[in-house]
Amino acid sequence: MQHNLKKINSELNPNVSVDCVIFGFDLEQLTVLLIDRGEISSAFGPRLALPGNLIYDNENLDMAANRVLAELTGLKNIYLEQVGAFGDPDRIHKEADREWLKSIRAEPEARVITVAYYTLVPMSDYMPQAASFAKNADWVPVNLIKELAFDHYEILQAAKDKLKQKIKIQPIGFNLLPEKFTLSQLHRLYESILDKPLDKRNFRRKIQKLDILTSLREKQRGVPHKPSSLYEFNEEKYQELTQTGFDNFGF
Amino acid sequence: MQHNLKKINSELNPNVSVDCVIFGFDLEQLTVLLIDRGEISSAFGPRLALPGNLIYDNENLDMAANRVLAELTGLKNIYLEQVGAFGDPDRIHKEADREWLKSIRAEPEARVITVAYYTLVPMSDYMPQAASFAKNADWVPVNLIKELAFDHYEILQAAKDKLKQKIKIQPIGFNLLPEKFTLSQLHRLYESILDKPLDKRNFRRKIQKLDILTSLREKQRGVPHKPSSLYEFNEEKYQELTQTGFDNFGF
DNA sequence: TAGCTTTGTGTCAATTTTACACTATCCAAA
DNA sequence: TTTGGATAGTGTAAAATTGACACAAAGCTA
Repeated sequence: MQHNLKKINSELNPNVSVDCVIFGFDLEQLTVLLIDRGEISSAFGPRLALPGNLIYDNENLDMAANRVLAELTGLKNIYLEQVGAFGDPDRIHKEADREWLKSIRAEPEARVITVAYYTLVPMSDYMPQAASFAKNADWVPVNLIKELAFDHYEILQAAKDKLKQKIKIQPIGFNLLPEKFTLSQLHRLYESILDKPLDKRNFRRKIQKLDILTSLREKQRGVPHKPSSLYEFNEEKYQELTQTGFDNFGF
Repeated sequence: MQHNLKKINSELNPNVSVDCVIFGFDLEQLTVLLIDRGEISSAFGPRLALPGNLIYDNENLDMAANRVLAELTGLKNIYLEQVGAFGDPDRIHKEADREWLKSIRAEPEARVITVAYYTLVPMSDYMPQAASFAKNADWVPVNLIKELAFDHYEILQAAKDKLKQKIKIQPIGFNLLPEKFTLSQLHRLYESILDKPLDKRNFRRKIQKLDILTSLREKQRGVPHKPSSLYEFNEEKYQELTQTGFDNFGF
């Protein structure tokens, strides 16, 4: 779906924001793209926050989430799913958060409810260090995150849970991998999302039976061990499957 | 969880509302509690709408949903789950909806995003005809609903889908039944939520294996056929189960 | 008491899940 | 060039789960 990201003749709504949980996968573990709010907030609390912003009055929620994602990463047409709405009146009770809001919002004290989305992006498609317009963003392994600004930690947990549920029903994990990948990488991806070990042989059998992988006549190169075969995700077969319907993808 | 439903010293937020999809089960089919908006809107469009309202600035979203539910039905401490946020800028494009808003809102043209919840209530616990303060509410079988106010039809579909997913993972269906119920009633409930026939014997086997039903030494009376045994839901066993974790409840 | 209606029950075949261990291949270091 | 370290890749058997299927029992009514 193509979205119009222009923001003509419209105002920011002071009461509603979107926040994006942008998941990546560094081929070892699940990561999230976070904003470093810098020194302003560091004296009082966590520097890291989910990217997000107030919505414009003329854009719908999906558009707003896409906009936030595009403004930060330049990426468009990415898998995007709503996590839900969050809006405790006291979500800005932390001192650091208040200070920060003063520096970026016209009405820093307004009651804001935020609609959270999660997205899955191939991490290789966006390396913040390389993108000059976003020096202050970075990928952080999910497991290392202990606290975040506002209620963002809670939102992150909710997003993880949603992802965990979803991946049992649909093979969306491919959105996190590069075009060509190995079964082991896919395996590690599932393990890190489901947060539990999966038997190698059983995993491979199950994935193969779905018949949505195209085996490339190509292998890894330069790895200090037996090289793995590379695969591609087969979108067509996947579309077929979703039409005939399938629940049967649990781990 | 006990919620404080008082709304002292706080104002309505003109931009955020909650809507409740209140599901019931009349022992035959799934129903929803809808508001009849009456003649004002009937000339231009659908009279029926989901119950909902703007939120107060000092209440969180769950509290607001509980408040709406309690104001309409008097019921508290009911199973409640968020469906998501909905907020197309043009969700009030229908003439009937605009007219109606003028009659009930201070700022009828404001951009509103709404957070939808669904709840499961034992239908016997709330019979609108009997509740004088809500003459204009009524249970409507879900299958008969073809259109609703605003984007409420879309919300209803989303709520149904969530419920369908959820019931495959957790035995929340019991929230829709009276305290004592028969396996056939439970069976019909599952069929109407999942919207497909389920084999009687397989269904019973599966439910029994969960071991969350207490068989009462009591039978139906006055039915013109073999009377059915009555069962109770066993909350303790259920709590045990949720702790040890169980996904294995698919149909 | 005959007939209608719904309850309640068991088995077998097919499929799916789980647990489990060794060889093959590449690189690097000696 | 050989050896050691690392990961890839593969099969099977037992257990559990699913799906398909039919008939007798119990109560009410006419």
